[in-house]
Amino acid sequence: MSKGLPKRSEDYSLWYNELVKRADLAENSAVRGCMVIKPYGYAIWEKMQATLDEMFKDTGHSNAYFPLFIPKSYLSKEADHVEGFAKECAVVTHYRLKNDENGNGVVVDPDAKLEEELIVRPTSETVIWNSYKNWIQSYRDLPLLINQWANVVRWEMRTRLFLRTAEFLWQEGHTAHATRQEAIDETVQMMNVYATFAEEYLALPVLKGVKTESERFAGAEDTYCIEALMQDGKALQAGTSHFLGQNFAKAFDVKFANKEGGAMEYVWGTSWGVSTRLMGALIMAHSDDNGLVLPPKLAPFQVVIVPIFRSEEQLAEISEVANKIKADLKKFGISVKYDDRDTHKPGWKFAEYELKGTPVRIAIGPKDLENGTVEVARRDLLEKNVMPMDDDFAQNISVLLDNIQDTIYQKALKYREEHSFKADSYDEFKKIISSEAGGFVYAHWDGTAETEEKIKNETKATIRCIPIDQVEEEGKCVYSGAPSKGRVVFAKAY
RNA sequence: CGGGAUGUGGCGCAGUCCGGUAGCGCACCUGGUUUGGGACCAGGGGGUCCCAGGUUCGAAUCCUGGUAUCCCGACCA
Repeated sequence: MSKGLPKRSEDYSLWYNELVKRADLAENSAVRGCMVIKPYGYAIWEKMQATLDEMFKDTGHSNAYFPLFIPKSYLSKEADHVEGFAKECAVVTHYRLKNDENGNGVVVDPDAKLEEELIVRPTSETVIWNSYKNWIQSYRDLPLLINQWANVVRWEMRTRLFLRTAEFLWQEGHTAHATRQEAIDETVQMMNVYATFAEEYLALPVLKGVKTESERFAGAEDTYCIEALMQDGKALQAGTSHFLGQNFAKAFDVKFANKEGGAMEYVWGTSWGVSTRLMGALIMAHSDDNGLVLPPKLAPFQVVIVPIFRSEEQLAEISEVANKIKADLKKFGISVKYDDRDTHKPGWKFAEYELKGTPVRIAIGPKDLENGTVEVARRDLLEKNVMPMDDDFAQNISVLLDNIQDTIYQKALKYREEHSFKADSYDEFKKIISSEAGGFVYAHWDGTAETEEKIKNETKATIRCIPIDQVEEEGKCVYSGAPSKGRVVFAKAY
């Protein structure tokens, strides 16, 4: 039992905030809205990065890096884009400080005012398309498939660790294509990459869909997304992939000579991203009142070995066994931490690794040495078993880790299924949305922004997406009664 | 940016109404006993009580003005 971790059922937000801090993932920084990602939290992010990066490379993308600062004028080149981001941009106006004449430390030097102010990127479409203008001349230069790992800044009014911070880490893919269809295919492909990553690594089932006009990325023609359900019944947008049409090509005059006689055409663009928000998704989807529950594929270490000993001699004997186990597991690609510190007691360590979500804990004590066994505990189900230390041991642990990964996923899937509902009247709709349990509500919608807006104002629920696998079905909008050809997904969202 | 709350050793808090030598728990350090689910005993170190003014013989406490953080709304990945 972790000492005083708040209960999810009592205060979900408090539980989340405390868990992030106590599990040593991140903490608030001196700067409002920003966070310090601590080594344990960053290790998880690094695993996400490594996996995603490989998936991007496998689909033909290359990494590059574009600058943090964007000339203010760039942002205004695409009308919707500036509209969407203007209100949350940090702006650099000066480039020098000087000593205050009254001895109050340093002050901004008014003589060092920038000719053109720079904004700290909230996203990089504009700088990148400004470069693409020079990189693309002919159909031979296409497709251009670039990704960058970067930080961005959005001056948010209200922030929460990982879920919404003023500065966050992410990757942003930016591609350019010769045809509309190719760009759409790319957009869909990357949504699918995200969905695969979420399901296979985060152990998090997601809905794939398209955003409505009002939820769409500023400057996109279509925004595809993956939406996940958290344990408090609220939806979390876990990744987005945008079909940009020719909007940025036109704004930055990016044209190519086509294959058919060299006529100049505007290129078609996409952009797509996932951020450190995925950390929030990971935490909120699986963890319990005892602490973090990490899927083995993303845990900084998958197995921890805790020795139980009284004397130095005993520790030496146990260490011999522990190190052999560690080596054996390593051969199966399993990452292991052997915690032989004598500064903390076993019970303390058990609680600690439970809080930090280590998938498997192996305890070895004197009794085990006698019996040729070890105690194996799995974090997800909080079950303990005594296992024989035989030739199959490493193999068995490997199977166990796979089983944990799958069990966590199935549990999340079951939760989502139990919290997915159909509503055919507005009363029914409101009842589900306002319930404690929350969840996804599939309902007919007349397709208008007005209705969407009214539902949002009245219930706080928004359309998370129009599912990609939406079934055709005649129906009536739950709000207006106007005809509809399929259900969309509503939920309260982060 | 509106409404509310809170700033006191590293962390969590009491003390503030009613001004009078700054306290508790955790963590930390030392010694000893302990070690199969967050050990115990003894001793010890650590604070410009958010900042700046003011009232007072005397301010963590009262007054004025800042500022920061958190929660609730509007906005957002």
